[in-house]
Amino acid sequence: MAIKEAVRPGGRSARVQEAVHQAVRELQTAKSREELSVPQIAHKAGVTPSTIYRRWGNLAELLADVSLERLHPDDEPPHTGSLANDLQAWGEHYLDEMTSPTGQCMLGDIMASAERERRQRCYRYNETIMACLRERAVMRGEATPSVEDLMDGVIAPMTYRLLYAPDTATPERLSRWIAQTLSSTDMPG
Amino acid sequence: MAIKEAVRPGGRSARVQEAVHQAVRELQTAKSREELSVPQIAHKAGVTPSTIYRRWGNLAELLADVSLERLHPDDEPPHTGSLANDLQAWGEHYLDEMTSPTGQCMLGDIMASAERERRQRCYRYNETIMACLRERAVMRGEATPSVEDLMDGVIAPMTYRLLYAPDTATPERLSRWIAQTLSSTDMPG
DNA sequence: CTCATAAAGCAAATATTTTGCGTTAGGTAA
DNA sequence: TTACCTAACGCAAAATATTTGCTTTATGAG
Repeated sequence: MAIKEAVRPGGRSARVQEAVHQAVRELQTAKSREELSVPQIAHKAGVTPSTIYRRWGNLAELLADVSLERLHPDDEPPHTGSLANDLQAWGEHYLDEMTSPTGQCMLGDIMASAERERRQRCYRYNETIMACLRERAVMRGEATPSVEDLMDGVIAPMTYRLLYAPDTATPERLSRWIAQTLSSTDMPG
Repeated sequence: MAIKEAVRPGGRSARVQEAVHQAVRELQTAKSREELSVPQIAHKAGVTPSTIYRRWGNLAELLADVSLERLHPDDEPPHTGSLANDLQAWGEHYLDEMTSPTGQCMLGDIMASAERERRQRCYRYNETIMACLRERAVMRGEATPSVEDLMDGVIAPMTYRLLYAPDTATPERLSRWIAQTLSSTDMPG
């Protein structure tokens, strides 16, 4: 029922987890979400269904687990020289990923998970990115909003629209959110 | 597979739908989400499981359907005399409902649904409320942000936090979002 | 090398979901 | 009213998926 982080890098657990994740990723490219099933994934991964049920609980949790892992940062967002541009560049890339069919599935799988903890990891992940971009700006001596203001002013509207009205999650709106968030930095909160 | 709106008020369909919804609501008060099952709901509602599967597709869609219906407005938000206060009053009530265990389940059920259309209805529902409060303010001659700005400035951070970090969805933050959104009205966008 | 244990396999028992087909309710038009 | 027509339901069998008890295996510790 609880999701285990890879306890030991090279152990059997880790191999099974990787095999199952891999099987999910491969099947996802070939089948729609509705067609995926635990027995099918188990077969492709070369494990027994009961292994998956014992470890992940059900299909939704497994898919969420895979999606969350996929979300993780390969590397640091590119430097552009200003906070506004850093935000815009990172954000456009993120919007691109998350408006795609694949991205929308990832978001959906994560939201479908009952594990509260998993969503909070998404939150902290985005927080980390905002903190990173902000830190750069501080180093350059730019006036910067707090991380919390970046979360509320940029991440929140972006995510809200990605979830509820994906067509309206556009680079143009992103610019606006960034501009407004940064401009409110210059005046009394 | 598709969700039907009550086709005819008094028909058999409508009776079945109401019986099933009612069964869900009653079972939800007694059992945790994990314990609910289609056969169980069907039995309580006095219908066959196949009826539910044919009409709603699966448990997730049924629960989402029930939750969405519950979300709907009994009546217009209270008048307080200013847009800021209208927003604060409505928002606090909304936060109250949605941070409760029941509310969190409702949100979760809706997000777990694969029906994109359903989420868009949530979006439009909130839009309607914002448009209503804004309209009042316009009537009073107040300076008002656009509905879109209210969605991005108030609804988005509120919803984002309700979903990803419910502990941080507080009335204090709400005040801040409202103040910032309204203050940006007074200056060039 | 042996032991202890956590995780996996296996297979039987349950439970859920799908499906084909007969039945019924309720709407429409003669 | 009566005679259809059809969408939605009930029923029960079949197909799938999930759970569970017990056995086996891999791995880390002593």
